Amino acid sequence: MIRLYDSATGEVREVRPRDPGRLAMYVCGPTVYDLPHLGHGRFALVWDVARRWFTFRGLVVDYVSNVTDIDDKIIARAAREATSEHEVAATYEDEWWRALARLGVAAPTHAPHATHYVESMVTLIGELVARDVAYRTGDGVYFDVACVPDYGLLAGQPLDSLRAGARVEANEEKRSVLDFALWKAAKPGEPHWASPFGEGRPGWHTECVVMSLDLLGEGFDLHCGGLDLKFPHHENERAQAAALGRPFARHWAHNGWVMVGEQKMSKSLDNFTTLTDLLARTDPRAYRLLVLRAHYRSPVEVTAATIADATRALERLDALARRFALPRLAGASLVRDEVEWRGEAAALAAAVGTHLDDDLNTPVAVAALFEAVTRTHALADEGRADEAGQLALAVAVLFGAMGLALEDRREEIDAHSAELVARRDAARAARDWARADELRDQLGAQGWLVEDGPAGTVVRRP
RNA sequence: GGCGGCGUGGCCGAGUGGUUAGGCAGGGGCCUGCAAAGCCCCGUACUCCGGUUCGAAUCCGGACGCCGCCUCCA
Repeated sequence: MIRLYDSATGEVREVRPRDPGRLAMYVCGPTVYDLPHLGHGRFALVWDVARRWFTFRGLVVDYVSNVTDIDDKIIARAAREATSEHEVAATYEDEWWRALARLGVAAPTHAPHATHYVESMVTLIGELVARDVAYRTGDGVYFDVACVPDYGLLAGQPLDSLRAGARVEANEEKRSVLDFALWKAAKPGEPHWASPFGEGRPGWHTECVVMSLDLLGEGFDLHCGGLDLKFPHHENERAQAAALGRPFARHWAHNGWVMVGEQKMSKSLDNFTTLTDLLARTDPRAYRLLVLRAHYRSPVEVTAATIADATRALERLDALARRFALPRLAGASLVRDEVEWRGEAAALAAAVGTHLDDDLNTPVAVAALFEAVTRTHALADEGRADEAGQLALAVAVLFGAMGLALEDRREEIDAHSAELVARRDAARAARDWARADELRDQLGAQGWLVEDGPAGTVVRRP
């Protein structure tokens, strides 16, 4: 039984799939107007981990994550760079998938685009107008939040309270400052689509309603996103579905923020700003491990120091893969790894499962796995090779269930380096330590880290 | 103003009414020709002030500090 915190009820609740054996989840994706930043990376990783765990538990997951490819920011950027909105969106969407691929985030089952759903959005907005829960103004169509009795559910505040804190807005035609745009009338030169409400484009909050209901159906299981989407974005999605009487997401989940210490993220010094920057200089798995070591609802500190910390922790895991020649798991595939769980491996799997089932408690699961790493080496040191090998494999499979691949990073070496290795082995056999050390230095100069194992000199990239 | 969250050992980061989180860094030891990797041991932390309790870092109250949302930010 998998339990997950539900932002709508404020408690950890069992996730009960609508259709037995299947899980329909929707994750709000990015607006593609700039390079993805660390926060985008976190939500992608968190929900990828959730998806993989559900899959590992035997559910078939329908994972939908959208791309918002028409938006004010895209229009602004296109204008600024004297290019087209389509060009801007295509460029940054490309960057988005590239970054996700590097992070090892599995491709969504469906990745709908807002611009492909405009017609459906127009239909939905028309229904809202027909039901008199939306109204036209000089610049578009707005949703009347007062028509939804429990508006504010996700925000945890009643409508009046939300309204009281809202800032004054220029638009005099809105009935409430909380009313939001369903349709925006096109200004000269902007992209536009035809509609009964005039030429224009959809507001942001409608696309997810249409796409989730279309691809996952009414009463889908799980709707996820960053904490900042809880209100107003998700509240407004809910409101539209509620106003139409259509069952919407049955469970809401939100991930916490990426923090960068006291300093704002900036390109100066060692602060990272974009995912692209981070991935250019670190092993993508280090970011996944960093994200896994914090609970998904907690803020996580991302600095050069915490990335370096995670990178070194990762080296410990890779060392396990080297010693036990573990297969590389957790690739793009979401196939469940069938292993025969026995003894300590079974106990480990049970412990990890218990923690992940409990609101996706990855930090405790990771802690258990690190303890198992120590235990594995100790078993091997005692000569209990079979048990050690099994436990090592269990560690790899369970990290794989969270999308983290352990890598035996010994690589093919060039003939020259191989020659140096051979000469070093010969020197060591002859107990010519000075010569052996000299050859180690030479290998080091070639970028190899030298380790002496039972089988002789072994080199790897540091 | 309203709502919500947080303050843990050098750093990151879990957890919990009383028994070791974990990682990284650091110290000591073992192994090794020397290293590397690995194993063993070590820190005895929980913003402050009250209260409840046999016992609180964990519950309650207050203070201080920090942060988020109430603006189409993941």
